[in-house]
Amino acid sequence: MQDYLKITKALSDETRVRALMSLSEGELCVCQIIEVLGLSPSTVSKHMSILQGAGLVVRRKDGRWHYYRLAGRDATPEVRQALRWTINALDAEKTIADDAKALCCIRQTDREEMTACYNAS
Amino acid sequence: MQDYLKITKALSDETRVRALMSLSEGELCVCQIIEVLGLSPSTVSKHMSILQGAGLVVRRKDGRWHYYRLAGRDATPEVRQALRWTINALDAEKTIADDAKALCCIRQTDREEMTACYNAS
DNA sequence: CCTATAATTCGTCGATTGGCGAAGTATAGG
DNA sequence: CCTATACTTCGCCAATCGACGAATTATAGG
Repeated sequence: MQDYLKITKALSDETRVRALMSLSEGELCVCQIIEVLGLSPSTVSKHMSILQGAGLVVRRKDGRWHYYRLAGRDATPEVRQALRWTINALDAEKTIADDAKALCCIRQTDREEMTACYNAS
Repeated sequence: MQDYLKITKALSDETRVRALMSLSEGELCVCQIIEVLGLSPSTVSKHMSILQGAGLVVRRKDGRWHYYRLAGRDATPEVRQALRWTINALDAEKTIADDAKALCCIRQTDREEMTACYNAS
């Protein structure tokens, strides 16, 4: 029951659901999620740790960056079913689509920044 | 998004989930749910109206009694999927099993009371 | 009608939640 | 080392939530 409630509580906040869905096209580091959501780092961090506590996302550390991605094969059947349901229910949602669009820019910007050093001719 | 959040919020409280699952073997009137949960009528009524607002249950009035049952064919795909997931995740849960057991007694008692008039020889 | 019963609605109260900024931790890079 | 960056943790505040009892509505039955 507690595992189940952790999942439903995690999914019962719009901000958290947006954060979760923003991972549907691949992992993101916290600063990217901060940018999509437009919230303070501490708030986003809290949300992500709740999602992780529910087993919905997985964290990977790489240097200073913490990457989150949707839980996959490693997740419990309940989590997998919850993710399928959520993605299914929100696929056509405008808020989610807007976030996905914003994420394209964010990823692109980061790529440019990352490669900026090579462009200084 | 709002429809989705209504569902997850409805499912994010243990009492509400117990009430929902107690309907899995058929409809119940509010007074029976009150008895299973051991809460005040006003509290139970509120919970049921939240479950109904999310589309997870359906209400049927019959005289003084209000019966609730799980939403079935009439429900949206999202609701159906949520119900499948929930039942699936909580089927083996002890709390739920205990409630089901208590419900047997409650239904039985009601049946005996209803037929008591015939037994007064 | 009048009373009893079944539910709901309303008002209240303590507990939880979501937000923030400040402070703390960890790591990359000069 | 020392600073800057990326996150997290902590403490605070307003808003929401779950519980209750009291008052209200609706219906069955004398």
